[in-house]
Amino acid sequence: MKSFDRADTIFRNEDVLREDWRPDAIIGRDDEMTKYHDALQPVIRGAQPLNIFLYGKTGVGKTVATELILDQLQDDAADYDDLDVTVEYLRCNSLNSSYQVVAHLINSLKPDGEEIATTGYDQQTLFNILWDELDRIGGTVLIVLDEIDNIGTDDDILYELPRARANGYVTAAKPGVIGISNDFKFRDRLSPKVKDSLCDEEIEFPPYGADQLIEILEDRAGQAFQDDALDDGVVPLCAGIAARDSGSARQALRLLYQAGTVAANQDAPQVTEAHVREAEDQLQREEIADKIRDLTTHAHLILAAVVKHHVQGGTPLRTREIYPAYQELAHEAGIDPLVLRRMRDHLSELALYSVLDRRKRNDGYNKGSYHEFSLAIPVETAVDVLESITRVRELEIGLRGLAERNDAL
DNA sequence: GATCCACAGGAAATAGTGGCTT
DNA sequence: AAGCCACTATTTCCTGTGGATC
Repeated sequence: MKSFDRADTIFRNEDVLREDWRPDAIIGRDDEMTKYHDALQPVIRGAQPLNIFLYGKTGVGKTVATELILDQLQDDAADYDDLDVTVEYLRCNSLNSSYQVVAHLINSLKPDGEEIATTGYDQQTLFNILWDELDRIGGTVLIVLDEIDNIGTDDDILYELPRARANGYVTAAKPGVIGISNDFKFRDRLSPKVKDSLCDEEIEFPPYGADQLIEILEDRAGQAFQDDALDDGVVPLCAGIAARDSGSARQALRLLYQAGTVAANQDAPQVTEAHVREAEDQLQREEIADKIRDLTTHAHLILAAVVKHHVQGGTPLRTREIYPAYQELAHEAGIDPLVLRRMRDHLSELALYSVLDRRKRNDGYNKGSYHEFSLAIPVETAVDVLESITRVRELEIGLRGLAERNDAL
């Protein structure tokens, strides 16, 4: 067995590359920061805060910018005795209704141990609890709702919160909302009354360009890696891939980190472009695997049915061909199969996640129109992931055997 | 241009879970 | 314990659609 030792030729301090690392300055977002700063100016004067709406894709600095600027704001506010600024940050990651957002918001405002249940109340009662809580805290309360686009069209909270004071629901508190959205279209989906009240100030964070990403990566790489641990082409390559793909600093950093890990695991003296390519491949595979893992058992069975056909050379497949195969697998596994309509939903979901390819076909008179599906990921990946899910392995579908037989061909 | 098929996918009803208040 | 409430996954029912053929 290989021994553990600290003589690392690659990393100096890899924490700098981790997702949760907070830089103490943000690179390449000067205009946005200026706008942000101006929008928060009323807070320091003790006035009712403006509502701010940030939008831009993931990994373009919205959350980091918010954390940095609100820290600064709280520091500066401490200089004034008559100012009391509270910041409450809530990730609306898995909250898909106003109700859920309010319930979780209350729980993060409440002292530990006094949390309430996140279901069971009617909406009005819940809002009343929130108003009481805000008044108990008092002063300026800035509420950051990150990934707020998750709540979809149910935007009651976004309507009520900014007007709580005007409507007399709260008297001691001055609430302000900072909404952060990954989805540009979210703003358009909001009801008109919300658009009015929420969007006093809007700041758009554009995707990073390759040059900006290089700057960001170099800044971190200097701290994270040993001197000369990176081949010259590595940073530009990571930046280039990320810029073309998403413009996301998160993706660029993840790629650089993974490339470093690959190199370190191989005991390579330096991180090279080949390591970056390999890292890119690994990350893509992981991403697909994570998506698949999160699906329900039925979706797994449906995917297994497609894999089975694929192995036997039968893709692309139309829905009506997949259904019996899925039913059979479900029966073998002792599970009641879903109705066709429901399987359609699962197929669309798989297509949405790019696990399956979906093509619309229309053969016209007497033939009708339908969808055709085929596997959009390598079979081995699909089989590996499915086999790695305990629940699926227990069902003993025998995918592995099928795949191996396929290899033999 | 009308027709017609095979399906996609919308809408509403239902089942089931967890948790509230009285 | 009974009666609500929110929410998710599912079933049931049904309307809408694209394009080759008539």
